[in-house]
Amino acid sequence: MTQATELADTRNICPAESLIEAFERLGAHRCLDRETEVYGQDGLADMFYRVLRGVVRTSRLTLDGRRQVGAFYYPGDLVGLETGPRHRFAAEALTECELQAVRRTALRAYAGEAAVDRAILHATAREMERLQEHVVLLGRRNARERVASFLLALAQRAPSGHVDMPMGRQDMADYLGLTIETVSRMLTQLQGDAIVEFPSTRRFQVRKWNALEAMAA
Amino acid sequence: MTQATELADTRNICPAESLIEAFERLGAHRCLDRETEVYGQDGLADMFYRVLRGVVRTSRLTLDGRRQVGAFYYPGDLVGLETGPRHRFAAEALTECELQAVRRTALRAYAGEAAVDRAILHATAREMERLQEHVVLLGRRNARERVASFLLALAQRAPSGHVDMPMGRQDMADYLGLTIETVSRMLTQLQGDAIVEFPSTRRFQVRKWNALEAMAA
DNA sequence: CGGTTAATTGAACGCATTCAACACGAGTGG
DNA sequence: CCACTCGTGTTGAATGCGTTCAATTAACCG
Repeated sequence: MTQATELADTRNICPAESLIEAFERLGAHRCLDRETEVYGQDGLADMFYRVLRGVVRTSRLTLDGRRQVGAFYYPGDLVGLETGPRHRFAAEALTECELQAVRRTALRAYAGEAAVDRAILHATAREMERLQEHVVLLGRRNARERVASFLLALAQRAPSGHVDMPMGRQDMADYLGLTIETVSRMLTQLQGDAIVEFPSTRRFQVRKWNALEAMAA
Repeated sequence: MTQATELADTRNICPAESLIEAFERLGAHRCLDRETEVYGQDGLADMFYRVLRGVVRTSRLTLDGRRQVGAFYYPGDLVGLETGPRHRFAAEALTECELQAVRRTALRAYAGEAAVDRAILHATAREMERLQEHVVLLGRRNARERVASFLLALAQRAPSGHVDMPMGRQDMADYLGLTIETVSRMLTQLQGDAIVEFPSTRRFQVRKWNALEAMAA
């Protein structure tokens, strides 16, 4: 019984072999424009999605109009694991997107059922870890630390010099439980401390990795 | 294909039939005193636990000493689903506890593997929903609303007049991402508005359900 | 180039925290 | 039965971090 990747993997929710295979065979291909809906809040959760290209954002709108962003999903990530009968968060294409969509029942019926179930369980576990980190972030870290964590996570995903940020400040703010102004202030502050550098608003580079990691703690 | 309970169930993570059966057969019985550890932070996650009696609390301690409480688990709830190879949160007995512990591999090897896997997946989904609610709570609700939500959740679990709170103010604060003083203030405030009533510090009764629900939103 | 949206900056406010003092309750021993 | 203590919870006053409101600047696109 091989234990698969025990390594600390900083990327998001990447499925195991068997799941990828199932997606390739059963997956319906979908292309989405910017800011279009993958599934709606309170929508029936009967599909899994795999991101092939672009970035997907999950978000939840409260009755009085406040918004909480749940996560950002990149190519290779699985979306829609936040299961139960209905979605608590909506999913939208942040950028132009290409997805594979698979009906859950179809995935279950797929040959090698146990392996697929286990793979989903594994991916779900990863998703839960991410959620737990998010809880700690929102519950016990200040604005500076939240923004630093966010930048670090982005930078770790693309360790090649410059990092592109597909999301705007409002999305960052709603993910981090802050306002757009506070996010902006923290960014300028981090840049002032020469920890990161922004050649443009949607692109940055880490200057002091250890300082950033220390803040993200 | 019966869909099991589609009803809005306000309780925590209750396992399906097959899982309960598996726990009954394979589960090692454990009794724990107050404030003893079920498993430690960063401990190997190779067990599932089912609460039979008492309340279990999960919590995470950051390097600089800040604490975030993840959840409180009541009899019938499953603990240790927050999987991945290692636990991100520790689990401790909040009160004197009685648990069933099952090795994950043993559970997998149990006859009717697929059913058990699916049951775990279902329980995990419930846990994820709870986490998502927690994220919204911490990210987008103020102190009053957080405390109100917490009381409401407790009250819904025991709809019989008086509600017992096994956790202290510090635990509440660390769960809600607040300080102990703020929690205390909000409680007196809610009592001042005659929404809840505290005959003693660890026991309360809801007076205005709709008002409480409106705040918890 | 204007027109529009997104992002930054500034100043004042307010909510939650911090620090400190006090109250309450349970357990112990005189 | 009261005095004492220790842990827990409440209350008060002052501070500060993040928000709010408003104005300015930068980026994007015709």
